[in-house]
Formats: sequence, C-alpha cells, structure tokens
Amino acid sequence: MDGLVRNRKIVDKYSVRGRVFHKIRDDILEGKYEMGEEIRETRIAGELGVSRTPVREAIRQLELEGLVSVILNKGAVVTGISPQDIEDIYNIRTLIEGLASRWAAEKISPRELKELEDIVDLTEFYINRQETEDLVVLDNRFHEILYESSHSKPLQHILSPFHHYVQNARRTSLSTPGRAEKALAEHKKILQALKAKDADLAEATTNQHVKNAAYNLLKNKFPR
Amino acid sequence: MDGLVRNRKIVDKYSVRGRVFHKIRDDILEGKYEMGEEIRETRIAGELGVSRTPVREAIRQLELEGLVSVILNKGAVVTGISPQDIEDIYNIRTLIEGLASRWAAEKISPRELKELEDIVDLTEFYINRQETEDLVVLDNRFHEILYESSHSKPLQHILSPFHHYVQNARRTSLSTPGRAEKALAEHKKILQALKAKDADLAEATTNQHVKNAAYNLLKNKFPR
DNA sequence: CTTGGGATAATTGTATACAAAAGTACCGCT
DNA sequence: AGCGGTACTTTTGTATACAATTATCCCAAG
Repeated sequence: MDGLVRNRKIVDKYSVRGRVFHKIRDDILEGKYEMGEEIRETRIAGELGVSRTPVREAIRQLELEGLVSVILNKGAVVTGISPQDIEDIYNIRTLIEGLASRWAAEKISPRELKELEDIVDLTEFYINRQETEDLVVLDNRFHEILYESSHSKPLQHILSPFHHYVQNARRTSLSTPGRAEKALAEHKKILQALKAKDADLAEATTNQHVKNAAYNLLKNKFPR
Repeated sequence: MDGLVRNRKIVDKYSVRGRVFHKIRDDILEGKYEMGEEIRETRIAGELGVSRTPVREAIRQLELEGLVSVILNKGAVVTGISPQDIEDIYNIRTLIEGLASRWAAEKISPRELKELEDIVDLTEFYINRQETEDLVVLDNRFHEILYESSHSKPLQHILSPFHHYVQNARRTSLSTPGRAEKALAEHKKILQALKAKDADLAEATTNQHVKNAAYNLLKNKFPR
C-alpha cells in the first residue's frame, strides 16, 4: 500500500518538531480535543518525552494553520474545524478544485499522470473489499497528486490542507453505499480528461466531482 | 489615518516573535531577499537584538505560509512570491473573492458595514492627492473587512494572506492613471450591494472587481 | 591540477535556565 | 458571607547551553 509516497508534506515528520506538529494536528482533527480547550506546552512535552522547544514551534505553526489560537502570555486554545468550516471548505473547493485540474491538464508530467493511473487502478482493486480506510488513503493521494500536477504553489497551498481538514468527513461519506464507486468513476473521467489534455473537460468534471462529494456529505449531515 | 485598526493579524506584533515574523515577512515581500537566499538564524537574531528562539519560531511560521522552505539540519531558504504565483493568486481570487462578498451580504454586521462606508468615504477624500500609499492602505482595509464580514474562517484564511502577498503588485496597479478611480467606483458598487443585502449582485460585482484589477495588473506586466 | 580525507568551524536542532506574566489559594477585613 | 489583597504556584516568553549535523578549508596523494 506504500511505496510511491514522496516528500509531500510541508512539515517534515522526521524532526521532533515535525512529529509533534503532526501529532497535535491529527489529535485536533480527530476530535481528541474539545473546542476551546487549552494546550499546555509542558503536558504535551511530557507526554511525548521531548522538551518544550519543539512543542512551542509546532503550536506556532498550528496557529498559522488556524487550528489553534494563541493569546500572548496566556497560551493556545484549540479552535479546530467546525461543521460550518467544513461546509465552507466544500463550497470553496467546488469553485477552485476545477482550476487545479485545468492547470494540471496543461502542465501535468508523464510521471504524475502515471501516478494517477496507478492510484485509479489500485482503487479499482480495493473497492470490493469495503475497506473504507484504504479508499480514503487512495482518495487522498489522487487529490494530492492532482494538486501537485497543477504546478501552482498558491493553489496547492490552499487545497492541500483543505483536503486534509475534511478527511474525517470524507471517511463517513466514502462509507455510504455506492459513493465509493461513483467517486471512482468520477476520478476516471478526470484522469481521461487529463490524458487528453482537455482543460475545459478536466475543470468541469472535477468541479462536478467536488459538488457531488459535497452533496453526498451534506445530505448525510442534514438527512431528508 | 489610523484609529479604526483592530487586532486583525493572525500573528500578534507585540511579542518579540511577532515582530520578527512581520519583519522577515515584509522583507521577503518587499524583495529584500533573493530567491533561494539562505536565512541564518544567528544573523537575524543579531540584527534585531534578540535570541535565536523567537527567530526560529517566526521562520517556522513563514515555512507554513510558504514564503520560506526549511530543510532539516540545513536551514531555511527564501521562496517568496513569484510573478507566476501572483498571476495564479489573481486567477484564484477571481473565482472566490465574490464568494466572500456573497456571504458578507448575508452575514455582515452593522458595524462592519459602517467601517466599509468610512473607508469608501476616506478613499474619496484621499483620491485627489495622488498619494498611492494611502490608497493602498485603504484598499487593504476594504478587502480585509470584506473578508471578515464573510464570517468564514476558511475563506478569510485564504484571502487575507493572498491579498497581502500581492500588495506590491497592487501598489503599481493603483498608480496607473485612472485605476484608483475605477477601483473606488467598484468598491462603491460592492458596498451598495452589501447594504441592499443582494448576495447575487455583491458576488458578481466583486468578481468583476478582481477581474478588472487582474487585467490592469497583467496588462502592465505584459504591455500591448 | 585535481581530488579525497579529515580536522575545524559554522549552523541547525533540542534541551534547559531564567524572567515575566497570569492564575490560585489563603487570609484578614468589612 | 462577600470582597480584596498578597504570597505562592503555574505557565508562558525569551535567552542560553549543549548536541548533532553540515559546510569549509587545508593538505597530501595521485
């Protein structure tokens, strides 16, 4: 399941700071913190067996990501991602994810195209097992590579964290009957458009893909 | 010229770290660093008369903003904002800045509306002096408050740094003859739509406003 | 002259120390 | 009991110290 993973993360995970950063980040996104809960540097440092320095640097980075809010001389409180934030993110992605596809159609490299193909093939292989977690990972990679293929730093900079933030929401979405199959079919269409270098088609299908995902998600949230 | 400024910054500027952060950030945006230039923590610390700790924290935050790129055990190199990045940013803003206006039309508070009105009035007052710098500041505030008025954390999180990044580009754009007047007229139309709570109109006029700004900017970049 | 190796210096990564601010608890006073 | 003030504790902010990694330079071997 691994092997084609490269250095895709902004914050490397081999330094102590990087590990701390991803630990706190994932804990927040997985709901292990309450909203408004205060983060004590010494506690985190103690739990992870490190000093306060890397913990502080990680918290400062999370501040910039908007996941915590730091008050001078008082500390950091968890802000996290609210349901409203998730809805907003999907609305924004519906408008600009297609742009990533458009630019990808113009700039994608053979290697990136090959990676997308591999992921689609793998998804087809895994889709019958109903192992949602694997499908989420593959979905992550598909979109992550799509963002890279746009070769636009600003766009990647927006979409990559956004996609990460809604990972939990996507997990439940991909586990609803039929959604994984539809998502795969949509990924295939996007891939075809990219192979054909058809920017208009790539943009349209991608925007529709996000729109469908958003609909599926919000339908679950507000049933009927 | 000041007075209605509140605590709009993500990173406060009263801590040493905050001052260092904004110093390096502005230096990068103003082109005081070469692309690929390495940042030495000790040098910055020495120049600003502080220790390495706040400098490191600031650099880590700049890493997350994408303005520098940190390599483990090697240091930070300046990435900055390329002309291509600026073009990309305008393309993205053209798609989503209107969304900020749409949501603002639905959620703006009387206080925020008043602030926008004040800014428009001030702009009208300053526009004859041909003091571009003042107009840039007022333009900053208009858009910043617009973003706040959307009451969307994700949207604000994208647009606020984007708008800051292209500040230099906007400066030259606003100094071209007639552009400031046109921008003011467009701001007025946006404001009217917000006052009327007309979400569709607010979105359309704002998108057009960004599109015009982009056109004016890129026209200068690629004359004829 | 070029190249490889190794000591040395410079730089980053993490830990600890100290200073300053904020929170807490206890006591006396009204 | 309620209020306020003061000592004490906790927590954050910054500085410094130490460890680990990387860069530099010099010299000798080919």
